[in-house]
Amino acid sequence: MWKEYYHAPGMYDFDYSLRRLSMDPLIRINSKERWVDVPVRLENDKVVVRVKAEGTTEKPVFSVMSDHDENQDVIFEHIRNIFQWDKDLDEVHQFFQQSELSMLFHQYQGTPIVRDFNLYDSLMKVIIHQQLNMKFAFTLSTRFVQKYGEEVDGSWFYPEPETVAKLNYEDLRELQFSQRKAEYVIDTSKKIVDGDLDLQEISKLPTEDVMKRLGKVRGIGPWTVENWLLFALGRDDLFPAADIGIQNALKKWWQMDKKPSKDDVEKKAEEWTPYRSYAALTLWRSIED
DNA sequence: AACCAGGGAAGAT
DNA sequence: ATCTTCCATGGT
Repeated sequence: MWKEYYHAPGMYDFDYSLRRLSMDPLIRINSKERWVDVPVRLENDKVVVRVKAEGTTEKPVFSVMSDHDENQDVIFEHIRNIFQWDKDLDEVHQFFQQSELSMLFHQYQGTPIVRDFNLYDSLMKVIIHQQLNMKFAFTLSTRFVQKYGEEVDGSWFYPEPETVAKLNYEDLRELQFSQRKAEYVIDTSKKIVDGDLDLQEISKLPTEDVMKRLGKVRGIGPWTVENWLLFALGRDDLFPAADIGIQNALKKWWQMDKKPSKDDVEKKAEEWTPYRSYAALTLWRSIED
């Protein structure tokens, strides 16, 4: 058993992150005690790591705890990466002070990008969530993981690509996947297993190249790549302009009676470069109440 | 009951 | 290249 503490350089609203993570029933969280259990894959092991808030948004301190004594440094690095504790969110806040979103950023200070726990898991989740309302989307991803994934110490690990690649479309249709969605999930997993799609390698490419490369895969369009770039890789400058949630948020703040077009949204978002991801997150957050 | 949902492929211009 | 239609399924 070990425990390690870490201080973030700027504001960091961990409690908000927990609220956001709690939308996913697969993630084990205790908002009152302010911790989340993160499933971590090691070479030959699956371990669960508890990440807990010990400070405040203004003076953020976190603890990372695990009873798995090997690879402590690797695990800690991984967690620090997922939560992006090194990112100075005060700089982001500063940037948006001269923008149209200054009020929102004042209201929602220290909103971090918390990355999904694994590149492949994230891609599967984003594909499954395409075009579905959030409630049913999480119902589907939960069924998928609880049927084909693995539970370790009360936390769920997504299935391995090898497991999914072997499934028949009917296996997922039983879980109420549409035929298309079943094809996208299984066929993409097959490509990964066959070595035709290397997410680790793609994750190192510049954003535009990731768009081109991943966008070629059947079932993966612009929205899916953008979300993967934002949530799996945690990149700073993504703005899913076609996303319904973003459009609804802007409709509200601009007091329009119709949702703004993708083009209008994209144009406005240029002002928020190079931190468009934080604009997107804060806009989502602003309509999550 | 109709319309929507944190889309995307396939077909038609 | 860009626009339109169809795909599916639960939620409100």
